[in-house]
Amino acid sequence: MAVLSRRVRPDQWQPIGVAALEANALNVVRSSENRSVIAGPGAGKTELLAQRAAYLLQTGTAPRPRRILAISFKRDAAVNLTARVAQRCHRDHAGRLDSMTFDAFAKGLIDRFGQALPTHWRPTPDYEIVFPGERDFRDFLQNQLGSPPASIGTYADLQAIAVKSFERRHLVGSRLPVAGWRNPTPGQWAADQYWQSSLHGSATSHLSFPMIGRLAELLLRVNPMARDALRLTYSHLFMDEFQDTTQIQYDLVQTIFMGTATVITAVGDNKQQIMRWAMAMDAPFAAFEADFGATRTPLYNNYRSSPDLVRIQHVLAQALDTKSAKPVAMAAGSITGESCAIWDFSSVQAEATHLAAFVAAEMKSHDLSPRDFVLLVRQKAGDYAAVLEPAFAARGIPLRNEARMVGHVMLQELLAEEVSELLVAILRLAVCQASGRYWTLCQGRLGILRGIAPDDEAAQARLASDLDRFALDLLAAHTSPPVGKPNVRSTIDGIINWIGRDRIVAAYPAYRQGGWLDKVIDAAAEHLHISAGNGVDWETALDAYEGLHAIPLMTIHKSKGLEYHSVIFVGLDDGAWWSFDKDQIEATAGFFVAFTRAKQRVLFTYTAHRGNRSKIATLYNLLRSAGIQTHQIA
DNA sequence: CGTGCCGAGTTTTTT
DNA sequence: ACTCGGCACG
Repeated sequence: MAVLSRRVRPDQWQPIGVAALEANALNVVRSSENRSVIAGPGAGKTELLAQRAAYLLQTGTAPRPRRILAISFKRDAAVNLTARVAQRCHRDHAGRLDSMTFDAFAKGLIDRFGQALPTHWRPTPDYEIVFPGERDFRDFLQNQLGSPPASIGTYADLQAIAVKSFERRHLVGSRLPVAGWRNPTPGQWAADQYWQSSLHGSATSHLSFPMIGRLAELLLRVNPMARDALRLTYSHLFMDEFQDTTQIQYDLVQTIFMGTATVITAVGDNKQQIMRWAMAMDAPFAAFEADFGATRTPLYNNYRSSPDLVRIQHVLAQALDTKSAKPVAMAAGSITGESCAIWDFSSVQAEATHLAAFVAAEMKSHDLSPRDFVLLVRQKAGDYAAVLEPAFAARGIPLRNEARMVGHVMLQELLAEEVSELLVAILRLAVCQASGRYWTLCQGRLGILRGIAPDDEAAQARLASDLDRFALDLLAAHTSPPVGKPNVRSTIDGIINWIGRDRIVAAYPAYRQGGWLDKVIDAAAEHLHISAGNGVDWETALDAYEGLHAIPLMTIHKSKGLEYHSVIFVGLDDGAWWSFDKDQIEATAGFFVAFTRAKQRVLFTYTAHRGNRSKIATLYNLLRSAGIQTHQIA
């Protein structure tokens, strides 16, 4: 792959590392105006942003020293974009892309400029983050609020505020007034009481991320210097998964960039909007197009799914959006026989047994791995795992419930944590035969932790020999995984001490607060202890730790953005979809997300034991109209 | 200490 | 739609 540091002329720039981009995608890549890119599943939205970053950086359209800001929702999306750009661009170019989550962006602004907020809204410099679950709006509204002044309302008015929507409607529902609310409603008065107790109620302020987002918006509204600095720094802004943008995020972007020369690219898919219940805006694309004069640009290609699945996807898509354009299938089909079916079972036991046998047989006959499959459920993954896990284990296939709690950490989170990744990499390096790629990973991460510049060859060489010696000692001390929890724990502690706890805390802000680092280390030890059960060797234990040979089980929400050869959706019944009537559009969007994770095959399972199929008849009718058959299996 | 009633949660990310 | 926890009773 061409990795150039010299400048390329715009008319000579070519997409990197892909055969071709569709015409509209290429238009967006080279665009000098605001665009809202609406593109279905598998259209290559992240790839489009990576190519556009490469174009802007390599052609000097984003001229040095100006930068590109890319805002994502999830950490893995932010990291993924950075990695793709680093792959395509020289370090000097790639370094001018700031890809981060929205929360990291807002927190960064408060950390840098927060002390310039008016005193009424100013947090202490050492404010702490409050997570959902760590606060109790019910208790606040019912017990901690006194009576409001008579001019504002009565005690009864306060009790009439709905606890469930207090945060969304009152606390962070609108832009914060610089000088406090004038003639506040009871809701605004209660919100201000909450704000003031969060900001000034104790020696350190306690803020949630939505509150930090609101403070960041206020900060830039009242502080033109900081706002202009951002406008000057960023010539281009990318926003990923734009269909899930909240009002808080939109207001911040509007305050900073509306009416400026910064060129904005927003990508997303209305049909995959499944976060509306969590404060996502109703119609973010329409607002963006109206406020920023953005041009809507659809993408048509689908690079993920087989032609037959793309055909069925289009039937579902039309139920969500009658104007939805027919996608062009770019990937080949590889399945002989049905690519989609509904399987009826007489019991959950029969279902579990048959699915396990089916996956085992498919793996064997078509050379697939457990990771080519996914078991998707609507909710309560643990309940399904309890029945499915033994059945799959009987076929020698471990099941990995991504939402399982390991100590105080969710498995999926643990595996994405820097400390966990580093521990695994160091162990692999020490105990595995072919450990080349772990060398690179360890050297890179440890270099950053020790503050060694990539081009400081002497220091890098010292680090390499340090690492080599530590790895040899580690293997000498532990030829096989330690047995018993205390031993696992002391091995892990030994590695952490060698890396340097202080260095870890200094490098990753998330570990600075609330004992999170200890929770992660505890969970890592616990998980390694379980993974190393039955006296297995190191490689087996580390493979189990990472779930390399396990079939993943997760909710639809967790599967967003992922893809698998075969999707098995367990539980197409009224029970799992109890909330279908509450928001049919959102529920159908969830159904669409589940379906579109598949590259080659989607299976739906049903047992009468879990519920009937009258409430979700719409979904069954959609599948029937796409020609999908129901089979009685066992 | 069993029973039954009421209410809340179920789908989630983020340093 | 379902389950679970908390609480008031007997």
